Amino acid sequence: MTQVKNKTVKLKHVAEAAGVSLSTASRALSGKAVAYRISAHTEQLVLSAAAKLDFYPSQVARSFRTQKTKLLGVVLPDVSNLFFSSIAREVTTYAEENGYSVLLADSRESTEVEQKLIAQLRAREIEGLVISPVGLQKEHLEKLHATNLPVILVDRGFPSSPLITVTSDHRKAASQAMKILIAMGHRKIGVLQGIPGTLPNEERLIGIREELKRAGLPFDTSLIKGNQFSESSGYRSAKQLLNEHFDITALFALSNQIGLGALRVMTELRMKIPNEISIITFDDHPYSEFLAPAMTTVRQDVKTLGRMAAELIFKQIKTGRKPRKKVHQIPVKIVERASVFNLLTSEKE
Amino acid sequence: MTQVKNKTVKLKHVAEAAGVSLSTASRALSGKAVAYRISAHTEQLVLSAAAKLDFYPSQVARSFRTQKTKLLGVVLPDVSNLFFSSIAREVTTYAEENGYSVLLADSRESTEVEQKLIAQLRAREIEGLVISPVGLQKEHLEKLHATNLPVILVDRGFPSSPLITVTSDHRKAASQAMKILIAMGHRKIGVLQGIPGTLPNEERLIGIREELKRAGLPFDTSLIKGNQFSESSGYRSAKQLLNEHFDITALFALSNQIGLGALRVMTELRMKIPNEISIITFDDHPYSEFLAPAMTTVRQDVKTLGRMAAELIFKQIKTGRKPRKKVHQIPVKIVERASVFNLLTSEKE
DNA sequence: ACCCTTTGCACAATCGATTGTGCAAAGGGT
DNA sequence: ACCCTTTGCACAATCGATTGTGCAAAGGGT
Repeated sequence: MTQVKNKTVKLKHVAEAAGVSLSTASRALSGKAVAYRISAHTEQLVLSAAAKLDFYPSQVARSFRTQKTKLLGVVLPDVSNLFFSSIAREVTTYAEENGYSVLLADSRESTEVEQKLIAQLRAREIEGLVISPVGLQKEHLEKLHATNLPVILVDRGFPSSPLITVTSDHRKAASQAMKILIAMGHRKIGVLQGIPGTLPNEERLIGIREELKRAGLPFDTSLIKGNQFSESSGYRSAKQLLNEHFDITALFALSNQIGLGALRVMTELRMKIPNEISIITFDDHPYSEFLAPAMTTVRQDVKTLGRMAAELIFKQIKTGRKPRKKVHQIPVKIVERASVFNLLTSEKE
Repeated sequence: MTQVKNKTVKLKHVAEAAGVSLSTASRALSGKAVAYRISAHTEQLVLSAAAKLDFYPSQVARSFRTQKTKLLGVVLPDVSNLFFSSIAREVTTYAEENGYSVLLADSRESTEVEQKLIAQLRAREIEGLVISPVGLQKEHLEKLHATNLPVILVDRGFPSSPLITVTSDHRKAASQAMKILIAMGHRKIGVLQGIPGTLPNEERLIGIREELKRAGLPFDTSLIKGNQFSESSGYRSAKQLLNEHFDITALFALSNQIGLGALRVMTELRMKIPNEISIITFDDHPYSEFLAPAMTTVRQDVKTLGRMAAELIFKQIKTGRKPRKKVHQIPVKIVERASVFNLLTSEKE
C-alpha cells in the first residue's frame, strides 16, 4: 500500500492494471505463482503493474488476515543504559534479518509500567516477547508464559520458574571478582548492591558469600548497601558505607551505574583510587580503561546475551515449542586493570 | 483479544455473554456509551462481561478498520550509542504517554539498510517517523515527506531541505570549543571529523573555520582527518595526524566514539593528556568527568533533542500540518574540565 | 387517544489482504 | 470423436473490530 498524496494504491488497483483477479495478483506478488499455476506471462503482468504503481501490501491487512503480525516485543528497564541498549541492538538486528519488526518499550524500572507495556504489546499481538523485567514480580510473566506466547527473559530472571531465561553466570562472576580482591589482601569489602531480591543481585551476593567463606572471612551484611542499579543508589550507599566503616579497603559495585555513583563519592571525598580505596565494578564499558585509574570490571558478554535471547525467541516462534532448558548461563570475564590496590606487596598507607 | 491456551476471546464473545449486539459491546467498551445512548445498565453488563472474560480488543483489527495504527517509527544509526539511545528513550516514553507504540530500527550507519527499514515501517503503516538518517542521501526522505507522512529528522539533517529537523547548534558549539583551545594558546589543532558531508560534520567544520578566522589563524585542511563517527575512525585519524604533524598541541574530536579512538592512541603512544596533547570531544558522557584526565566536552542537550522531536512529530500527527519552522536548533554547552592545557600560563614542555 | 420526540439498541457495511475451492478451456491419449 | 487430466485463473469467504443508519419501544405533550 503506497500512499501518494492521500491516494493509496491497493492490491485491487494492481489487479485491475494487470487485468487479473485479486487472488491472482496476490499470489503472483507473494511468489506463489508456481504453486498456484499462474503462467509466467500473467505473473510478469502483475509484477510490472505493481512496480509501476509502487505498490506494497498493507502489513496490517495482511496481519489481520493471516493472524501473524511478525512483531516482536522488547521491554527493557532503561534503554539508555549501554548494557540494555546493546541487547536491544542485537535483538532488533536479528529480528530485522528474520523479517520481524521490533516494538521497543522502556519500563523505567517500574513493575507497574512494565505490566502496562506488556498489555499494550499483547493488544498489538506480538508473536514473542524479549524482556528484562524489573525482577521483583513474576506472576504477570508466568501468566504470559502459560498463555503460550513465547517469552524470553534477559539478565533478570527468577529462581525455579518455568520462564526461559538468558543471563550471565552472576555467581561465578561475583566470586571471581571477590577472589581478586581477597588475593590482593582486602579483608573488609563493601558491596554496593542493586535491587535486592532480583536474580542478578541475589546470585552475585551468593557468589560473594561463597568466596568469603572459602577464604575464611565473615559475611558481614552491614557491608552491603544499596537498593537500585542506579548511580544515585551507588552514590548513597558508597557514602554511607565509608562513613560507617572507616576500615573498608575495597568496594564492589554491582553495576556500571552504581560504579559511577561510587566514583562520584571518591572525587568528592578526594579519595585516591586505588591507593586509598580499591574498586571493582560490574559491567565493562568502552570508557572503563580510560578512567582514572583504569577500572577493573566484570565484563558481561552482552552480545551473546542479546543474540541468544533472539535465537531462543525465534526458535520458539517458529517451532511453537518451548525449549527444555530453562536457564541459559553466559560466562563472564574479569577485566583486570588498575583500580585494585595490592595490599600485600605494596607498602600500606 | 485475550489468548488463553489457544482460545481467543473476541468482541463477539463479550457481546454474547452480555446479551447485546456487537455494536453495543464495541461502543460500551470504547467509552461511547453516552454518545450512542447505551443505558448505564447495559454498559455495565458489557464491561463486567469483558472483565470476566479478560477481553482486550485486537489492535490489528482495530488498526485495520480505523486505518490508524498508533505506531511511530524510530530509525537510528546506532542504538547502542548513548547519544542515540537517549533520544530513543525520550521518544518512546513520550510516545507511550500518548498511546502510541514505537517500532525501533537500527540502520547501522548504512543508507541502504536505512531505506529498507523505512520501507518496512511504511508497510506497517506507521503514522510518523523520527529518524537520525545516515545523512548522505536525502531523496528517499524527501519523497516520504512529500507523501504527507510526518517525518522528523534528529541530529543529522540537510541544508536547505523541506525536511523538518531538530539538531544542535553545531556551528556555535564547534566555534566555542575552538575558542577555548585558542584562548589557551593552541595554534595547531587537529580535527577528528565524522562522516564528511553530513550536516553535523559540515556545520562543525564551518564553526571551526569561523573561529580560526576570527583569531587570524589559517584553516589548514591537512589538519582534518576521519570519515566516520566511530572509534576506529577516531583512532586512525588521530594516529595519522600525530604522525604527519609533530607540532599539533590539541585535538578536537567530533564525537564521543571518535574521542574514544583518540584516547586509545594516546595510551598506546603514552602521550599524557593534557600536558603533551590537549583534547576536547563532542558529546558529554557520564564517564567524561572521571576520565584520566576529566574530559572537556561539548554537551549536546540530548533530552531536549529527543523531546522536541517527539513533540513535533505528535503535533504533526494530530494536526496533519507540517510546522512552518524547518530547522530547530538546540543550544549546546561546553563542559570545561581538565583535558585542555593552558600553553600561556603554564611552562611549556 | 393521538402524534411527535427521545431512548436504546441492532443490522450490515467496511477496512485490504489471503486462500480454499470450483470451473472453463486447453491438452493429451486412444 | 470422446473422455480424462492438466492448466490457468476467478469467486467468495474470511480475519475482528468500528460506525452510519434505521427502527421499535417508551415517554411526553396536548
